[in-house]
Amino acid sequence: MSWKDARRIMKAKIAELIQQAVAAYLQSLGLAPPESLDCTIQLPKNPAHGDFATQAAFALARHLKRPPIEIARGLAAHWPPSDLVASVEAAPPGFLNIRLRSSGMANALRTVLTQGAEYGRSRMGEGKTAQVEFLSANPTGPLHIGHARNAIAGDTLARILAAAGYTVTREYYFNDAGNQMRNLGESLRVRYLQALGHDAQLPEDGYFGNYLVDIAARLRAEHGDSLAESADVDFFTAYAVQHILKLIEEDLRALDIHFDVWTTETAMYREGRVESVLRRLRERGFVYDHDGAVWLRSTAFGDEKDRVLIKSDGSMTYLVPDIAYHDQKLERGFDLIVDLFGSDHHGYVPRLRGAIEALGYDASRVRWRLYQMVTLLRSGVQTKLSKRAGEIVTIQQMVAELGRDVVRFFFLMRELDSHLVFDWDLALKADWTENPVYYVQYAHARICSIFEKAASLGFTWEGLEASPLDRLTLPEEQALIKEMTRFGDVVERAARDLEPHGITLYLRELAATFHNYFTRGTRDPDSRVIQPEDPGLMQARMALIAAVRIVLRNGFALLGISAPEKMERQAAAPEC
RNA sequence: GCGCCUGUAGCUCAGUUGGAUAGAGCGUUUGCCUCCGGAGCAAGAGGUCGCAGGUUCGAAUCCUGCCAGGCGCGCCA
Repeated sequence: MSWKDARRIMKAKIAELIQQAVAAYLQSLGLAPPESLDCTIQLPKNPAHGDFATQAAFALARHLKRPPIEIARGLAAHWPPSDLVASVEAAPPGFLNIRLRSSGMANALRTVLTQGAEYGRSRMGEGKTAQVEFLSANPTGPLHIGHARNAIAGDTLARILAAAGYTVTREYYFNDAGNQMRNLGESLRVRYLQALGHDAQLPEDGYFGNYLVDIAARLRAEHGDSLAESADVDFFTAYAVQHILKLIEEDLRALDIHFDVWTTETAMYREGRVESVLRRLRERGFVYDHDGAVWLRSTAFGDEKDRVLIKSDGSMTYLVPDIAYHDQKLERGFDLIVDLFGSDHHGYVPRLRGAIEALGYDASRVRWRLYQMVTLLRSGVQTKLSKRAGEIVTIQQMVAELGRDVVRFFFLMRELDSHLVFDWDLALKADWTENPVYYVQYAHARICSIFEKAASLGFTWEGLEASPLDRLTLPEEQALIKEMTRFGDVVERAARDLEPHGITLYLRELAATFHNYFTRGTRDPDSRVIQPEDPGLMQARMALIAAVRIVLRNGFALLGISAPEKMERQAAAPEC
């Protein structure tokens, strides 16, 4: 039985008990129960309010025209006996606080240990396929900080969807033709000529990055000066693309990101898909000619204006191959298709959705996830990371200076809908002082350290059978178990909302709950895990921290960060 | 002007889909190392939840109108 089933069954049982209490209470007043009753069950954040709470009394207050607190007391008085619930009490202004018997806690802990790496997985996407298209940066240069949020959030969403049961495909779509690419090829040609000692100038809007100098040197090494007279820009473009893709793959490796499928714009032409969607859109009556151009009637689907598909000079707008690509994705049959865009592309969504609906697809299969823009805060100066302006910080530099875990975690700490300020100084400073990443990883290392210490004394955890879980009676222990039961909800919510940041927040809270427990042990020897005089208690506590370690690891895996067994104490970075 | 997103502690942000006394981190003040790792823990200070109305037992959360910031609004990609 998965955690989800366990919780659903528990909630259902409690809802049933509430209904019974309502019926008994109303009967005592000589009234019939209402046709429908909102007896929503919530998990109170304040432990003094029990394990579950319901506001059914408020809902009833409306029908009965009595004060909610009076009704809550009546419900508590008519609560049916149950082996699940230990106590029920009414609390002003009308809540009903429900406390479970402790056996429920032990069961929750047992579930974590039994399921191990599977704990927290959901069956939400069971039997379904999902495709996540992210990053999709055109290969005009190595990745930099402006790409990081997309790359990291996209990869993490893919991990989360996989944990939710989907079979996931990660896909990168890029443009390998068109003006930008011609410009790139021209820039490489100039760099190549310069490498040969010719006097050549980069075009004003060319690509000035040094990586083209390196690629030009390689080109010269392979071909000598045989291309000096070549006007074949396509050759230079293809050569540049091929080598820049290698750079991008290196960048992605640094972040532990891989793609399953790489798709190009030219493939959309080559495979006849561009023609195909144009023909079908026209057949379905959503295409018309005007001012010498060919238009898509996207206003029919809520777009603010119609969009040009074929310009009056006969060339395609970028929209057409994109429609063709989405047609291809939909045709491949994914149940869920995720497009991750920066919010600067949000105006693009309605026209693409319109085109998809015009082709006759159910557009709800595609979910456009937009993330807000990133600002870099460095040495007290804020810099916007727009495409053109701003200082260029490459992914390689970031990972080299801050480490993969810090970079990934920092980009995942914020809700996608909110602007993200990347505080470089804090991230750097975090090498030796407090930092959310280290804080969370430290909890894991501490657990490993306890097991190591125990082993040095000759003790190991002997499994669930040897662990009397009912010995876990400290409030800190109960709090840890309760925190762990939330994990599945957190994962499922992240998957449902396509929103990774809840995982980082959750792990921080779990780590805080653990550090709190640990610190109790430093003050009070009886609260420590290692109890040579009381092997049963020690086994139970080892079971507890083994479970915490499992949940931490599962969470780290979702975020793509490591689970260190030791924290290397790092010397303060040299202050120049 | 129109559209999307955001406005919560000095700063960066959470807030479990409308619930109980609005929470963390950084910074700040003060305690705690004979210890399973002090990269930690506990406590204090710091709030008109942008403003004004509305909806109801109950609003940071939902509705309306303003104000402020970001991003879009091309036969560019």
